[in-house]
Amino acid sequence: MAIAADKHHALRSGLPRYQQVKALILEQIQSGELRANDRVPSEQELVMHFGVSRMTANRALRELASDGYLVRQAGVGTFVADLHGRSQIMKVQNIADEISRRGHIHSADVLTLEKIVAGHDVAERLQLVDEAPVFHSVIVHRENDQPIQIEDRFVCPAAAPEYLQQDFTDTTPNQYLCEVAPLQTVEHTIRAIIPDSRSRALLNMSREEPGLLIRRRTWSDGRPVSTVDLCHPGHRYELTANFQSSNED
Amino acid sequence: MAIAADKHHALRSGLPRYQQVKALILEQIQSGELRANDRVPSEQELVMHFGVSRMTANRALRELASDGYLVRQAGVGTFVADLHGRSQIMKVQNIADEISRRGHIHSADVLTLEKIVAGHDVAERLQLVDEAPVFHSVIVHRENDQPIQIEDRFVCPAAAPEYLQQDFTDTTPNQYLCEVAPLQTVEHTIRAIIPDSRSRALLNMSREEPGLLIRRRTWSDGRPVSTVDLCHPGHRYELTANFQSSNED
DNA sequence: GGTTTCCACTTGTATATACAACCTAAGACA
DNA sequence: TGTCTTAGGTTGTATATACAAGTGGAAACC
Repeated sequence: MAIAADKHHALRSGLPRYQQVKALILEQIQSGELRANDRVPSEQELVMHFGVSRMTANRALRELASDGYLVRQAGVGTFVADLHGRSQIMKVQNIADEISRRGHIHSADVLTLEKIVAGHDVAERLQLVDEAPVFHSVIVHRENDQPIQIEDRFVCPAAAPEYLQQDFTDTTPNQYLCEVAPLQTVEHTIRAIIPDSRSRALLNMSREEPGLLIRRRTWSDGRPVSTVDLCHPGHRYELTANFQSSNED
Repeated sequence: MAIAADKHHALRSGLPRYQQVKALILEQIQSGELRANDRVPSEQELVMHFGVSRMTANRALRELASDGYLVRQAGVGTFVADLHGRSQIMKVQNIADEISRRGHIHSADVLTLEKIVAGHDVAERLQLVDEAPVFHSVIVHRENDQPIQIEDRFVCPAAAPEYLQQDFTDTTPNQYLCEVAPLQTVEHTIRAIIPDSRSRALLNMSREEPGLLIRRRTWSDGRPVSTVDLCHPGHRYELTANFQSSNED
């Protein structure tokens, strides 16, 4: 084997190497070091730089392109994609911001803040093994003293070790998690449900009123950080999502 | 090279082989030959069957999994993902496409197709004057003969003059409108509701089941084209939205 | 100068090989 | 019977290698 020319950034973590390469490039994009239409190192350069094989470098770049971060052109090179006009579906992720944007007053009660072992369902959502320890919080958010959301959240301890020490009447878990684990990917699932009696009581809902449940999962560095069920009274809450159509399809 | 044991499905087209393998598997899913949770041939079996290398088979399966069609588990195998009742709000806007992508059969009944005068509410949503003429259609969409959506739509006549002459059991209004008025902007509003008794009957819903209502407005050339209420049974339908956060905000 | 040819670099694909990690089931053993 | 070990199949990753195809510029040629 030839002696590697340049291994300043030798890869060490336990993660697969192609993922480490992906993460490093993504970091440069998200930090602004690499900007739209900038050229990204070629596969061969990554081979030299990180001491990986070309196939590994190829996989990293190919997947980043498939995720929409990069644009590749045979014979030319790889470039940072211009994410201009990317659909900002559900831009609002912080209930406190949303409420204050409407000129109302946000308040919150922390009902639960604990460490528990993950059940099968939660473990799967966070890609942990069954019965792994997770942090769990239940918070009721109010808008002008009227309850508007129950936030039932599970957090992967590795991503936010200090989670249990926070005061969530002051900053929301969302705010805190965004600080400690810059989020990369968000998945939303929206359902209409019949709330159980406890939720109904907490939200001051009548027996007939349906609930709008948003289940959100967030990732950072390719690892799940948190999964949360946001339960809203159907009559007092709605979701809007605007976006421009790009050229797909 | 060893003689291939079984090349009945030898790959011939000019497309890359991994894409041909992907296409063949996808076809089996969408035709219903492979159903949710069915086992998909292992990489080794694909190697035998198609005479490709394991890396090529791996790439085909890996990409299909990354697209959400398959679920893979090390040590166990590869299985068809259960996409039942899932909608990807950003990409898919056509219920017929969405259903066929799940390998199911779409059918539709046109309950109403008429010209009426716009009430105040509809006129406002389409930015027309009160009592302006508008086209109105009500269509029930079914997935494998089970009703899954009531589409209650109002169309601005200027944008689609031939709307009333279309056969919407064949092509959906969405398809037709996309052809005649390339859409620029889409706005979604999502609510949980209690369906009225007619909707409940049409969707085969029980008295307790909530409904998920998506109200969509589309614009073309800066003018509203259409507004539609899509009503779904809460127990059989959910919405998912995935996106990457870029570096804004 | 203008044209063509050719070379270097890039991405895209395909293969053979190797090892690790994971899961299941059959068999060995107590 | 119950528990442990083992073997075989599965996916996940990593590498070295090879060739094809696209691009752009440099060099050769007219």
